[in-house]
Amino acid sequence: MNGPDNLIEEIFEQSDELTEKQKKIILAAIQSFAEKGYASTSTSEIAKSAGVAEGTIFRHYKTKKDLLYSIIEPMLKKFIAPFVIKDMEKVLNEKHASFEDFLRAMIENRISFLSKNMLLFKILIQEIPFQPELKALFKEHIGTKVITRFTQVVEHYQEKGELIDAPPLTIIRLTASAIFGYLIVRNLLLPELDWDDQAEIDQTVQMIMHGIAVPKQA
Amino acid sequence: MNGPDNLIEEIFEQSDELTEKQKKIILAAIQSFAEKGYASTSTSEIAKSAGVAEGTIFRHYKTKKDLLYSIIEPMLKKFIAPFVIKDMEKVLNEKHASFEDFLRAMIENRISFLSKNMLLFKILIQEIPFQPELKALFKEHIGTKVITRFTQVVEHYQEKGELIDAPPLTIIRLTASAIFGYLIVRNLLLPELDWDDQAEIDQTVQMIMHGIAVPKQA
Amino acid sequence: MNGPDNLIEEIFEQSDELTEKQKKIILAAIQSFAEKGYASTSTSEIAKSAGVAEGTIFRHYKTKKDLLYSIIEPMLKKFIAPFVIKDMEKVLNEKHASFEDFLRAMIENRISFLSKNMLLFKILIQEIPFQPELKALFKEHIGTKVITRFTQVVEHYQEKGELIDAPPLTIIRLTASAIFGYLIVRNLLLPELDWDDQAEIDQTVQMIMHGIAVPKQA
Amino acid sequence: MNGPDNLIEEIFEQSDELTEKQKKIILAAIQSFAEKGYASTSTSEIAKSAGVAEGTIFRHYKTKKDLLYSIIEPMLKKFIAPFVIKDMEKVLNEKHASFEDFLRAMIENRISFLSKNMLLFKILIQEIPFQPELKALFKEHIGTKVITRFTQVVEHYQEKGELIDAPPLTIIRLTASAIFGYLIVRNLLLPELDWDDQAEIDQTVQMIMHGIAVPKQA
DNA sequence: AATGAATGAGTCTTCATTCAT
DNA sequence: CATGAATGAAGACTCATTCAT
Repeated sequence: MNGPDNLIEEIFEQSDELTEKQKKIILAAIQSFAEKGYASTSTSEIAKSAGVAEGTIFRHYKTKKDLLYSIIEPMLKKFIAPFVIKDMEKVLNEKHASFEDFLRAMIENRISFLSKNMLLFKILIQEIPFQPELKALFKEHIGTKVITRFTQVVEHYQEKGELIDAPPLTIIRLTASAIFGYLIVRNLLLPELDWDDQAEIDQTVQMIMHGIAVPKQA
Repeated sequence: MNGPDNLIEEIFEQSDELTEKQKKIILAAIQSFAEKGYASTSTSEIAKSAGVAEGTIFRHYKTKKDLLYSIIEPMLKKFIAPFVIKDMEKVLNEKHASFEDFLRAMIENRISFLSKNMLLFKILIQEIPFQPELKALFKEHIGTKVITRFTQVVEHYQEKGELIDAPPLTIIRLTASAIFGYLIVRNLLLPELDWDDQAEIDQTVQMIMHGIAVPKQA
Repeated sequence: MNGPDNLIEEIFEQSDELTEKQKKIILAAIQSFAEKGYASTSTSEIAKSAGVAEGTIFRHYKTKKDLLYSIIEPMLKKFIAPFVIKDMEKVLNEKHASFEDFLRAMIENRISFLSKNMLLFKILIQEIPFQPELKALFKEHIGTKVITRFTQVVEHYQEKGELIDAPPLTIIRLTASAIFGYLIVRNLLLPELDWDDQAEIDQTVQMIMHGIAVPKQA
Repeated sequence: MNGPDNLIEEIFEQSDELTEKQKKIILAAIQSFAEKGYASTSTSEIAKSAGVAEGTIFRHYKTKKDLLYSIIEPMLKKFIAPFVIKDMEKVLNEKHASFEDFLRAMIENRISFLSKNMLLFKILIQEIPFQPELKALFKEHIGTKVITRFTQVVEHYQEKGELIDAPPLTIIRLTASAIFGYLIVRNLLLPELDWDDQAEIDQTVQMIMHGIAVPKQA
């Protein structure tokens, strides 16, 4: 849960073979895909704003879709990476005394990650519904790996008596909704507002844990 | 909060002037837009699956975008209608003894509405990011009217001591996230699962109100 | 073995549904394909010389290859039609006293046909080696139907003692070579020479029958 | 009428300056041109199947067409070489007692040559109609030199009373048709059949000389 | 109102060719 | 000599839109 969180830079560093032009293409593609959507972005437009010839794009990516995937796949994989750590369970016991600690760590980590890669995140959620291959990839990774792992965590804290006895999937859903809801509102719907991120995260964790109702006095 | 919840039918009934062909066009467009996205759907495809000539579409809608808007605008307006009732406040006092009652009523009503109009909902959330006019419409209606109204409601129950003292917008965000999160997971991400809707809604309301943590013993 | 020998006209008459533009497209395509070859002819070029928009071509023919086939298939079918007459054998007995009569009739008929459709014939023989579907069509029609029928004819005259006792396929090959050789030299290789067609055909028949050697004196 | 009949090898031996890569390029080009046609073969494809970089092709051949010509020209020249021997006439007198002897020698020699260079032959006959320069080259060599020479030969044997009194060009046409017809049927149209080449050649010579009709009894 | 042929700008992609390394 | 990234013109094909019928 560390390292250079900025995915684009990371992709660039990882692949040393990337031409300067290739980097420009990727940057331009990310910008345009996020702004107007994959289908409404033309390759000629990408080429122009990347400052390369249109043919250059197709030298590096066989098809326009290949270009999209080369952008989204690392995003997807990197996003779920932390959840796939083999011994997540143990890590939990040692590191996080309570579910709340775990939740807070998780949220801060993933929110930081997504905030730094908002354009990629936007492309990802916009295109998943329309790209069967992406959908499959998403389902496989999120559906099997992440949810399985998370279910274990939830059950672990349920056994410890910290969490209510609701179906884990429902708990996960609410938690995830709160997180993604925050990200989407904060970055995509109302980015122009002044946000006190730390306060919002605190509030969000607080509400996930204890709801919005004033607790009944004993 | 009543009437024929199915928007498409309603649109058809409302506008008596709609030709039989026009209805077919709308149905075909909704189907295709939801399935492949607005940008990836061609008018010729819509015409074919509607069983009309290409020209017929443009007789009724000046442009392809007009067709999209003619579908989405009623959706958007209908969705927010309940929130804009002038005397919502009074209605509240009389009808809903507690915020939880209000919340449950609201959720059931809107979930029922969206579930019955899932295709339209999907088109709406997919296209809003890319259609500036839609975005403006959305911000104006949701941003000003709905949030304003909802803020009043939240403040009302905060004054009654039922809700915690967090910023209303944050409370609204969490509540909305939980609802939309449920809808999206249930209808778009994992529609193939067996869902006990009533149980899920109960759980969701319960968690919004009291969180997922086991309450501390007094 | 009669009727309007000009295939293009016939195609036009047969298909009453052909638009005026569609006819222009076909004529332009034939011209260009024959002149520069299928692969070296661009659709934009066809469009231009047909005086239509490029899109118009694709309204009528899904692909460029479809356009090619729509031109070549009738040609191929029409060319072999006379050989597939069911009762060719009977026809022979009645009409043609000798193989030489038959041969002369056949040659004059087919040479007349091909001469009138030289462009189509040129396209046909140029494209067959490169279009697997055409090759298959050709092999099926020529290979099975025409050769089978012709073999019967040859054997018939061999039994009558008119033809030498060589393998029918070899006899057919020499005969066909002489005919196509004449056509190709006369129309494609040396069209600028002055040709006395009737004399050439007479000579050709004469040589097919008796060779080029001076017969040995008895 | 001697030497290593395989043209490709000969080209390689003759030009000692040919790089190993260059040889691979030529071989790959021949293969692809014969298979899919010149216009439908891309230089990148040739480069790939030759195992060289695209640039390498253009280091040796200024243009794609240059590559084609570098392949076809030797073919054309080599093919007609035997006919251009200055004192062909004398050679004839001495070597060939009869036209039939001459014909048989000629056929066996040229058939052997073309069979060994079938791919080149195929490229030659496919491209001649579309490459004006080739066409000119062909006409000049075949049209003037070969036909002129051959006409002399035919007239020589006509004077000796061995050949009928038809126009030499017609006799040449029939003879050439029979030869090329055999080559095309045997190698390009029906290569999958079992061919007894010697028998076929014998038959062909026989038919050229005496036709297919049973000679009338004296 | 409905049609569908026609359009031509625009799409993704391929290609022959160049040139710095 | 050889490479392969880069080019941009051209290719086949699609599309939203128009208009005469």
